[in-house]
Amino acid sequence: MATMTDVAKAAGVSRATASYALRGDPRISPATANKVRRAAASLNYTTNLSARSLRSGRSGVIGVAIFELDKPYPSEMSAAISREAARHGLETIVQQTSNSKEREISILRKVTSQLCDGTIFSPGNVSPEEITALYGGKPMILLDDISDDPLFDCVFTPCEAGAEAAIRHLYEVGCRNIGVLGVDYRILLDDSQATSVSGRRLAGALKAFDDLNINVDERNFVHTLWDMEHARATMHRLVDSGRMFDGLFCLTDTVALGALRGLADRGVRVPDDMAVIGFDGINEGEYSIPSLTTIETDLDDLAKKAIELLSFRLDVANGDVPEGTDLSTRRLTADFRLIERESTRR
Amino acid sequence: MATMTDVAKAAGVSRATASYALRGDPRISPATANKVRRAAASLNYTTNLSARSLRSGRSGVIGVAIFELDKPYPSEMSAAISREAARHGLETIVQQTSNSKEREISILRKVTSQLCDGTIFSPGNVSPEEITALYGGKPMILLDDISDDPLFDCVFTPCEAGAEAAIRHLYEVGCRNIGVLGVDYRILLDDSQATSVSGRRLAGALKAFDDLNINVDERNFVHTLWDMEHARATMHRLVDSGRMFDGLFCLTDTVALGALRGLADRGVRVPDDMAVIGFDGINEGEYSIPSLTTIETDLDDLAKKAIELLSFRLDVANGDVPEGTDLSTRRLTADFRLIERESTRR
DNA sequence: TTGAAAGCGCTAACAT
DNA sequence: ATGTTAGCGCTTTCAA
Repeated sequence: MATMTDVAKAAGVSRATASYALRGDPRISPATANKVRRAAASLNYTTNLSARSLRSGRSGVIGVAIFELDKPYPSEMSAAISREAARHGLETIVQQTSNSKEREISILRKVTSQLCDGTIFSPGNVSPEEITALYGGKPMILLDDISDDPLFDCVFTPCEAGAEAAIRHLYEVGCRNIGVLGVDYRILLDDSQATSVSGRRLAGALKAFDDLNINVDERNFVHTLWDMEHARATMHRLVDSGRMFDGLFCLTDTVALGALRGLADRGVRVPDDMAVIGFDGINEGEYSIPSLTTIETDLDDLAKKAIELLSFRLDVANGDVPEGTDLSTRRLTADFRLIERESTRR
Repeated sequence: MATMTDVAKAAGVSRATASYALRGDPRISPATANKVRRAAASLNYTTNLSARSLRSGRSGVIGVAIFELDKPYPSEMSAAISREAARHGLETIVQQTSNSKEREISILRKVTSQLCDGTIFSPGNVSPEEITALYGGKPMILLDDISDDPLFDCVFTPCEAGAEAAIRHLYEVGCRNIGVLGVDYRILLDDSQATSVSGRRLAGALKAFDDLNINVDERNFVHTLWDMEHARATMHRLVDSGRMFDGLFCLTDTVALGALRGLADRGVRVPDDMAVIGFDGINEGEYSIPSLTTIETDLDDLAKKAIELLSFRLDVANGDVPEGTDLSTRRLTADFRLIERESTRR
């Protein structure tokens, strides 16, 4: 592998000049710059990222750390962030935390805070306070931070407004006995859960019930883990117990797809017997039978906002920001839209 | 951030001793090693990966580069590799090539060959010869390399055997007029495509047709892009054109799920009118309506084989391998199994 | 068993 | 406009 020294030698200039030239520093004359670029190209030169990063503290790489790579929503989100970062000239590396605190810590300490100029992190088991001890002072953007003390910039999914829209939609298509699947009603009693994704989606749903004068009690809220298998089994139990709703708001699309399958297993027709709406907008929902009405989180918007926040912090870290710029943490919320499909069409 | 120097100072030893101690070198006395470890812990010390990597050429991080992060199959595969790597004490970073040659090159040059000790790469548009020029001499394992000249170790998906099993299964459930969806029959004419994933799945299907004495011609092979949208539209056109099969082998599960939806749109009942089988074994296939019979690639086995090959090359690079070990490139094939579900149950 | 010292490849302050 | 030089944090000979 050719080094900067090789390039400098081939171009007949000093290492410093070669370095400046390759990074487009205006101090280098166009003629020299060209000479250097040609030399670099002919030697198939690439800057050694470790060396650059060690010396300058910058690598041009950002990290994304999410729960699971093999679930539709987080993987679509990572892909969107990765695309948006590329538009800003940033390489993205993705890691899965596997929902384990140990893995989160390991990723934060070993990779993210070391190789990456900044990180977009979906915290699961690690508190912002703990992150502070691990992140090495590098820019960090949180996804759906649940702490109320904003230590880091954060992008939120549109939980409240989205959940509210979901319930309203079910109401508009005629549902009056609406169930909510995927949340334990008791989290309302736990303050620390109130700002979690479940908590905020539940809050949005409750607000809609209230506005629409629909009476609900804990029996309208059915707990299940957020995967297809549990959602399916939960619907089996629900139907077998004789409890029925005419509309069902599932806290995620994955839950909704599992529920659809569980209802089909028991001969409950969707949307005729029960209208079903999900949340997230994963690709699969468009092709399920019936296709899934959902609250789609605008992942391109979410990615844009996350990268915008991160870019700003990167600029701050590089000193590329005018004196007196407001540096206080910011919290943005991604857009959403209701996508009406067959599962609520009636 | 605490450095090695800080740790050494706090422990009252030299930097070298501290370095040895932290990496468990037996030359350091247990007492000293303990002292150093305590100092490191209290300072919340982490080795600087850039520095380690620059000096020793090793980082403990491996790279995975795949087509798309937001498609079920590649993302499940990345997750499996990531899990398996963790079992070997390796951190994994994942990047998406977005099926673009430019991105593949950029990833290989900028990140993978720099930060990573080795790479597991699913090549799309870049030839093994081109990889050679880019990969910086670091260990590289290919996934489904299509070149016949094995420059790199490779793990294959079980295309031929899997496709053969798929056709046989359709035959066993009574299908005699079997279509294959997702492959252009003309690729048989193009030698360079013969060893591609499509080419090998097609070859397996043809072998089964031959063994079973089923006559097929080009009309049995229907081309479509490998996504749900195109598969669905293709099925619409097929049904509308009056062409029908009693069994359909879809080259991927994504294609199969799109086909299922397209058939439902046209009132074709699965499995009664047409039995459908996919290939890959993505999670969604278990919950679709009807659930999808498929040839499941054993991703844990694939991951195990890929990491095994990579670990071996890593050991070779570190000189941890006895004199005279066979260093020739190896090519392994992942296991598969037939999962019978509703889409062929009749 | 431990320490001193060199240097991986690069960037940036300083000098020319 | 270009060159000289120091040093980022670590590992690894070599010497003690």
